[in-house]
Amino acid sequence: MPIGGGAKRGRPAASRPRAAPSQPPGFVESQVADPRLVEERRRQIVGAAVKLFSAHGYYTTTIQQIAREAGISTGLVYQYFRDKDDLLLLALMQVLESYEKEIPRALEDVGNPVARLCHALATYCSVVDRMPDATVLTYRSSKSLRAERRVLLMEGEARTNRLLEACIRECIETGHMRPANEHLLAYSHVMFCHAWALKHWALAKRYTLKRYVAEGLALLVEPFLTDKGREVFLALQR
Amino acid sequence: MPIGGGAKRGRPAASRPRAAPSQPPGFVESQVADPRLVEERRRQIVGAAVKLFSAHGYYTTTIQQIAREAGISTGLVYQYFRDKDDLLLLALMQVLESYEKEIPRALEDVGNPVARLCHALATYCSVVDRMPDATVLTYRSSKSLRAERRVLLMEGEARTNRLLEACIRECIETGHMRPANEHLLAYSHVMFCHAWALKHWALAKRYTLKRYVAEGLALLVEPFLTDKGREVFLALQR
Amino acid sequence: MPIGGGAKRGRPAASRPRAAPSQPPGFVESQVADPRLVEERRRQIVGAAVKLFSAHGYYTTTIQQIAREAGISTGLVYQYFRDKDDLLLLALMQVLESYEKEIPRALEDVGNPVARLCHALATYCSVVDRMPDATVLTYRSSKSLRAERRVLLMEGEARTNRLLEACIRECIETGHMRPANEHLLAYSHVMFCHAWALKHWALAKRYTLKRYVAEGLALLVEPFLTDKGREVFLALQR
Amino acid sequence: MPIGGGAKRGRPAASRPRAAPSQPPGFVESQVADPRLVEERRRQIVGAAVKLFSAHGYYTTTIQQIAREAGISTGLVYQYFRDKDDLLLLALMQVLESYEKEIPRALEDVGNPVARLCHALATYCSVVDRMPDATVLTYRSSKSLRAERRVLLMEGEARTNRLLEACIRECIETGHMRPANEHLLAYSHVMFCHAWALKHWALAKRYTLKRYVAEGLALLVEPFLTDKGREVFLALQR
DNA sequence: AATGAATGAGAATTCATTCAT
DNA sequence: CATGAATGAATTCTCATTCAT
Repeated sequence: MPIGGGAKRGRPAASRPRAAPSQPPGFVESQVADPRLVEERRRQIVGAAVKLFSAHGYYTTTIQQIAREAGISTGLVYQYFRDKDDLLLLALMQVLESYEKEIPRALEDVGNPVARLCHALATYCSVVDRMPDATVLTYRSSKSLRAERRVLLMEGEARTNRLLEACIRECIETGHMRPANEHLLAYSHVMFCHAWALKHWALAKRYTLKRYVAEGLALLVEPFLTDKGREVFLALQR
Repeated sequence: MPIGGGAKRGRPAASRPRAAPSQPPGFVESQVADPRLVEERRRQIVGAAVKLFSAHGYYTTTIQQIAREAGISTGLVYQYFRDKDDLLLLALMQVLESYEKEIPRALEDVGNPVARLCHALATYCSVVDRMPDATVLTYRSSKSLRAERRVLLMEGEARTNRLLEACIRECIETGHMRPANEHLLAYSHVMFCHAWALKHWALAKRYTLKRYVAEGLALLVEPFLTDKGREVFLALQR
Repeated sequence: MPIGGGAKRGRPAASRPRAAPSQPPGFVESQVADPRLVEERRRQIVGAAVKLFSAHGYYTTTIQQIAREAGISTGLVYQYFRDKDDLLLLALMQVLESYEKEIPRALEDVGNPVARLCHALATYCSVVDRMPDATVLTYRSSKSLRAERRVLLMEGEARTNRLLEACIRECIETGHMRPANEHLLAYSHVMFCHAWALKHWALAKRYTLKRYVAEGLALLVEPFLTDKGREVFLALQR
Repeated sequence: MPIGGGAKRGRPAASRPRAAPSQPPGFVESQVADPRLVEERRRQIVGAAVKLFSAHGYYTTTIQQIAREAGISTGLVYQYFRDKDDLLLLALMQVLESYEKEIPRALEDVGNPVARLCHALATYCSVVDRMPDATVLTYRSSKSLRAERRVLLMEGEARTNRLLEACIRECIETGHMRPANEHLLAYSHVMFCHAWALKHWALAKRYTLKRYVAEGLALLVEPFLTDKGREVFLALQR
């Protein structure tokens, strides 16, 4: 059965040889030489893509729309991306990257392990809150990618997970938390943060972001704290 | 901006009058009279749709493929569903329904509140385990529906949530659990179950389904139990 | 350098698996079941394609034009042919077939070897005369085909060549002609016939078809005849 | 029927005024003043074009590819050629010219008419052998030219034909050959030489170039020789 | 009720041509 | 003179939907 994992349309370059096989799968090449310009244009286009993909989904967004949103011509998109699939990859990677960047930044000046964990979750949730549709997009569209590239996203996600896991482990090792399955707890935390986007329709009716985070910490962090940890935790509430 | 959430293709039928506006949004009408036949055919078609949508996604699955999978002709699909959107609605509703049906059934003979909660989660996870792609589908594709109909799905999901919420409340009211935000805890539980499908690529590497559930209960149920509750909980582990 | 032997356009079916690899390369499948209809429609479409390809060339003829010429919709073309390449293959094959059919038919009632040869050439030329553009098309477009399929055309052409070669051999074996390189002589004859189309702009200014054939026979047949052969040849001139 | 023999793409330049109508059709003007540079650049570009057109055909070769092959920028092509059509014209003319130049050069020191004819054919074949794809190109692509310019090519070809015709006439006039239709015989000779490229796939399997020429002369020259002519002919064989 | 051939509005992608630098 | 980024019209191919049988 000829069911294409991602049927495409448009002019099909006879036997498009794709990027030289030596290129890593996340490498997206460009026709344009000037690196400064490439950087700039890509930001422009991916920005438009994230916005539109988030709002309308991958398949219902057309390249024409993306080009218009980015303020350029249709053809130009293809000078910077091989195809729509490339664009999706970069768009999703950008979303993951914003997680990966913002959380460490928020933890820079925070020393206490419990405080670090709580800040990490709060930051994660607020990033999600700032781009809820983009977060949902990572769930909606990653299957539209070629398997090989989906792996890239999973790795990106795994990196963020390890960030949280490290916070948890630190809490345990410093006696702020009792031992627990760090890996799975971290996953629960991630799901909690993503849920703010995934179930926004239900959650936003009952909680503000602030309240959501507070209640979440009470359920997913506080029960695991030792007395020592709880002390810090309570101090943070103020 | 003329960005249609669901652009229509094909011969757009001069002036398709759509269902009389008095019909409820979840009502999917059929051209066929015999209710027995309607029932039978719909099951056939929705079954094929769930299978293919799950495997390939909504947009990459064609009506032709669904008809072939269901063993009928293309045209016949349109005797039982107004359009592809209808089909997606019913497909997603069927997935939600299987949650709604299986969980109560699994709880029928279970009396103790803690046991009921644990059984509910185990059952939910095993349903998800049986149709992981379908579960992911509800996340991927619900946005492809007309907003009006998305509400139906949310309601279905909410009903399942309330099922879990009721278990939790019962635990608290009977002194098996200490007070906690029942609503949000239920959401965490739901996300935990869905995560088995959503993050299957990562979780299945480290846990069997059985182990996943056990570890999950240790994180998301056990910390909230009173001594009384914990007693039941430990008895269940055997 | 990613130079596609035949760049194509249009929606590129993710990873179009092409015909099951067990199919012979000349096999062009159809989405439609009814063989009578397939036969009929293909004739219709290939007819239009031959006409337009002949007049305007392969690349400058659009599928839309072909569909319009055939009196059907664009989409329908794709129910009967996988892609434009398929269409070109069938179009070229049809041209070759008309050679292969007409010549033997013209020779049915002709017994004498010299007469057979002369008739064969005259017939070949008159087929070329009836569809000069189509003949040119086989020279213009065969390189646009995938190599694998080009072979099919070559075989078709080779069959026609062998037809002429057989006539020549018969002439020699029966003593109507002196020994000569039959293979190359046959090629010269074929080129002579094709030249009527390939160089029509120059030849038609000086010769009628009839005269062209007569003069050609005088150059490419007559010199090789024995006295016995020449006797027949002269009789034919009347 | 709005079927353009050569539909134009790209930004059609509000009102391209085209060359002043007084220019001869073969005149291809340039934006650049310095004639030395024009000469040089054109050679560069046409060389690349002949190479790529020959290898991939006119329509599948892009200006970008030609520019890259020529080692210049895309835009520069348009300083020396009005459009892609111009380039094709010049490319084809260059091929014809190499016939026109090489044959007379090969005959420079040859006095005997029969020897001249034989040398002419051998040279023609070896030119074809050196650029078989380019020879095929003249058959494939001349129709892609505007009719008005196609004439230029025909004239070029006719000049080469007259070269051969002159050799034949000389043979006849000097009693080396018996009278025959010189014009058509010359055409047969030309077709014979071109066939080495046009039917290379079939001929090269059975003949080397040398052998091909020898066998050809036996079929297309020798039969017309008088005893006097044959004497020279046999002497040439050694 | 059922069939499946037919329709045709898009959507992705390409590439000749231009023009600011 | 030269560059190469930018443009956007044109083309192929897909697939939801219809309707004659």
